[in-house]
Amino acid sequence: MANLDLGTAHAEPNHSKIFGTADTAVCFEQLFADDVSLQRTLSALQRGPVRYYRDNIVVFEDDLEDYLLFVVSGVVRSCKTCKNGARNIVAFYLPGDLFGWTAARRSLSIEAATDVEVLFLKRDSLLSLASRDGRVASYLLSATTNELVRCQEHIMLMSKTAKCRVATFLRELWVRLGRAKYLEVPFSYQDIADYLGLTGETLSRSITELERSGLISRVAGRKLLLRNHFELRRLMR
Amino acid sequence: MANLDLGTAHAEPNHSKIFGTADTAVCFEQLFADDVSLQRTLSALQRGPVRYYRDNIVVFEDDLEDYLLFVVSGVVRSCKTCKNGARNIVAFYLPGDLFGWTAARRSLSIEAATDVEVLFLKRDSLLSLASRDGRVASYLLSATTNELVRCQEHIMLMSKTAKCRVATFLRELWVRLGRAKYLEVPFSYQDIADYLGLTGETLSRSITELERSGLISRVAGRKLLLRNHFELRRLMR
DNA sequence: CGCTCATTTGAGGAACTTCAAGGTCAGTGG
DNA sequence: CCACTGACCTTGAAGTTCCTCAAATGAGCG
Repeated sequence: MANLDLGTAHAEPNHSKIFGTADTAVCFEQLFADDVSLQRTLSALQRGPVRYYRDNIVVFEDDLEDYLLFVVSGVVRSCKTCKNGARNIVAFYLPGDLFGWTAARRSLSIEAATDVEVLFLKRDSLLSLASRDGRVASYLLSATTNELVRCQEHIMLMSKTAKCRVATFLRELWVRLGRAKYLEVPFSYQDIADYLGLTGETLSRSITELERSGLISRVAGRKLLLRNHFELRRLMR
Repeated sequence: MANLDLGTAHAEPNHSKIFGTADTAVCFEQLFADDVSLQRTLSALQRGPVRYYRDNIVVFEDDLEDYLLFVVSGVVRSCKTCKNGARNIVAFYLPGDLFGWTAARRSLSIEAATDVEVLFLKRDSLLSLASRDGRVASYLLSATTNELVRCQEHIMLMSKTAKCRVATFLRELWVRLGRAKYLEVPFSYQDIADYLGLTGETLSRSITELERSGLISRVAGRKLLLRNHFELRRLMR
């Protein structure tokens, strides 16, 4: 547990943005809002929230031995960078996501894709709690199968064309972020490219093409409007 | 549970090969060889083994509601075929693998990549058993995280070059099959291509290249010899 | 041996990457 | 208020990798 001194935030004070807007922050205990005593138990086995600024490392390679991570606000990426500089992003974790079952075995590093707040949860404690409380158990199970499902979709996505990958990603992100009117992509386009196995240039060109065909439009910066969901969904197949 | 009448094998008698050679067949209860009463419990909640011949469908799309699958012998593939005919193989399951947590939610079909024998295990029964027996629980957990780890590696593999994908796949398969002297690929090259997101032609060319560089050689049919593990591993990065 | 189907090989084209340059935007300092 | 800066995104042109289509070869089976 080299870099896990939970008392201190590893973030450095070189950003001005305020952390986690209220409407995206998620509290772990709140998932079990109807049971105060369970909430108290859960509070006891969590550490944090710990804050990290964008691009800082939350967990380096496989240094996370005994903890699961819960995203309170912001976006976390799980990724691997090769010696040649190429980077693969395996997953993005959004507020409310619990993950980290595989961290102990894979040399994936966990990084802040935006400014984030994360909770560290003792794996063993959570497991033994789960064996006593069915709600916790089924929550853990569904969190894991959710992740597995997303992984499988990610795999299938990687053998489609660039345009299809981008359309699918944007729509999925829009859904995961709560189907707001506009899709405000919270992380860099390079992150998306690395997630989709494309170059930044190809990503940019694909977005341009989607815009030219009228499926989306750029509102401002990374703020997009998904115009034609029907055609987007058709592209995704 | 449309097509799950467990009493009958869905295989059709158009193959001559004998099912599952003794040395690859794995019994589910045997995983808990030191506890006869647990073994008896496990036997009670399983149905099968059910036999399927190569290319037959074990579970169509999301018809598997309440069961997990355990591979006794042979290789099972989890895949999706698009309307345009393109097929994605998300995973291969080998003897000893337990899977199916996501089957209820994804429209992935489960098919026999070789002649296979599979067990059907009641999901709920296994879960409630797990809540009473820690060994079962930790087995389920490790089976699931294993699958998740493989999924993540699969994702990262998909953004590498064809040659790297093939080298990695062959070596991994060799490891999963027990590091025998020869790698006898048990399923078709088209299956590998669909798993790796390549065409059959590109796969074939990659194998030819690997052979020309002396990293592997074709012994007979799909029987390969991995000659230079050091260089293979170097290619995998 | 002769069938069939899987695999291999070749040639040409499409998709994506690479390299290089230009544009945009927010923050910074005059 | 406006130029300056650096990070990020966009665009263009050339090069590579992989795919598509077509044909040949080879392996397995009756």
